[in-house]
Amino acid sequence: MRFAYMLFAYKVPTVSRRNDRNRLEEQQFLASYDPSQFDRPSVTVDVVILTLRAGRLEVLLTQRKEHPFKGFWSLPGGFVGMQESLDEAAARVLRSKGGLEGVYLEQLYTFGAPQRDPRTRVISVAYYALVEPGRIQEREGNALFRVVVPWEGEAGGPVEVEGGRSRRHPLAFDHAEILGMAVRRIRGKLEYAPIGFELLPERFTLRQLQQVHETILGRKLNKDSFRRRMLASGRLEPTGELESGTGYRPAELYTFKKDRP
Amino acid sequence: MRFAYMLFAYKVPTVSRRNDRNRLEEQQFLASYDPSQFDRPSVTVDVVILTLRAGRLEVLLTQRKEHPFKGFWSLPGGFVGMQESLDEAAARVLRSKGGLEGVYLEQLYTFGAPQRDPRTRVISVAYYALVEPGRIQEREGNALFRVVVPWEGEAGGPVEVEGGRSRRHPLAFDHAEILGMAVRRIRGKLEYAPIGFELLPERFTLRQLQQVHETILGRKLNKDSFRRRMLASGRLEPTGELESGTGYRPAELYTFKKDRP
DNA sequence: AAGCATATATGCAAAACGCATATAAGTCAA
DNA sequence: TTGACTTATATGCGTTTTGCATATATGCTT
Repeated sequence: MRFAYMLFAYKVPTVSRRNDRNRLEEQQFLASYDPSQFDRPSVTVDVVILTLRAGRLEVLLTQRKEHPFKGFWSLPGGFVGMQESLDEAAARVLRSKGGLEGVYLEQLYTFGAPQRDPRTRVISVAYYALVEPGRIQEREGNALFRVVVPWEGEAGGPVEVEGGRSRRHPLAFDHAEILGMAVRRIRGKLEYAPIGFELLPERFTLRQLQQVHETILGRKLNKDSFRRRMLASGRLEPTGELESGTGYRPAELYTFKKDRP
Repeated sequence: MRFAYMLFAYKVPTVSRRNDRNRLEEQQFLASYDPSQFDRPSVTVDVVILTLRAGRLEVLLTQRKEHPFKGFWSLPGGFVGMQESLDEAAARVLRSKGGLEGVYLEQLYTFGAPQRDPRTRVISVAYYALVEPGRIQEREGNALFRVVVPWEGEAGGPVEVEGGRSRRHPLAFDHAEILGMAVRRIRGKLEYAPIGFELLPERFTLRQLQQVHETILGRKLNKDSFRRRMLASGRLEPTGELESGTGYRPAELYTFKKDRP
């Protein structure tokens, strides 16, 4: 509230500095500007698509069919089109490679070590997505496979990935580093942002939500404290319905309350 | 501790998949790769250099001498060289435009809206730096000037900047958005990371540290609680010396204890 | 209907926090 | 030298939060 007041106190209708003469000069300058005079890196987006299964964190990867790193597992990604924003490029990758739309997607970090891609200079803007397990269908061909994310050290070291037959797969490029940063980011964000819901179906129990948090954080949480905090957060809407098929007393199902429509 | 164990349990010496034949194929592929076949955006770094003066947050800006946005204030920035990393590019901007070296510098976010620069497609990796006021000398020419950062709305709306004679200056490009995100980032980070020290001289009092936090957060903090938290954090080293020239009882000077050398 | 396993509610001690009060200490002016 | 002044530092206490333990409730299964 106080912030809003100070904002308006300083805000100004303006752009009066941009007078007509200035605008004309600028148009002339732009007409004579030649964009091809400098070397430019390629820019890609890579998306860390995270989901859960059986109490473990999983990431969706694809196996590279071409050089470099042929045969290695890698994050789905693609070049940024000249007419699309970074967010749009990430959403396009998510849609075209994972068949996913409307999921939680956020920029993570930009990786630009000069030799991270042996072909040419490639700068990669990394994103991470959180997807409810029910929305993922595994597909053949160029599509993505779910691979368990083992625990990485806090030091940010390389992350090896364990496949379906419990084989270890090193990742292509610097994707292990990107994956490690995604896990650290989501873990940190869990403590102050309501992102656990993104990995659950529309309706869920408090126990399920706690299990999501425990899986991401990698440690057990106090049940009562967790319940109290979640209920006090005001973001859970009780549906009045109960889960079914548990065999024992079912818990109430809740919905995530979207504050801002 | 527990995490480190799990890391080693999964870690594997490997890269055994990369056999000789695969390596040879890859070399042939790279030799025939033509990097010039795709359109590429330009990539720049822009640095939000933040400092404090008289209990206000300030940012170092330069006034544009060329189109586009000629005459507008803008963040110092530059193109990313083909052989330098993003961090190196940001450090270079900090050094060449601000004469600053060895200051706190961290990647903020990457901005890539297609029309953010009217010349051509420019993707900007934004960084922010925190600088102790004593290290900044204002310079003429192409150099930077300190400009007060007024309070921006939490919504991330445009940030206008107030100059020395209390004029308002709109910022070039999307730099207002970048500045707003930097302020939000540092504010959030203050609650869990020891970054307040970066804006203070080597030795400082608890009151000075609290004033830094209050300036950044834009609100008063409880004095006792702040002292207890800081002293309990184990990051402050008492020097045994006292400040001087206060006119009244001087407080003890502390140093920031660097855990990791 | 009884047993069962979990959900939900209540109580309580320890720690963290906000607030108020009391004491200590260096500076300045007379 | 002394006393007033202002801030630093220490102490106490009620409130809130958190972790832990216990008690009760509830729907399902047999």
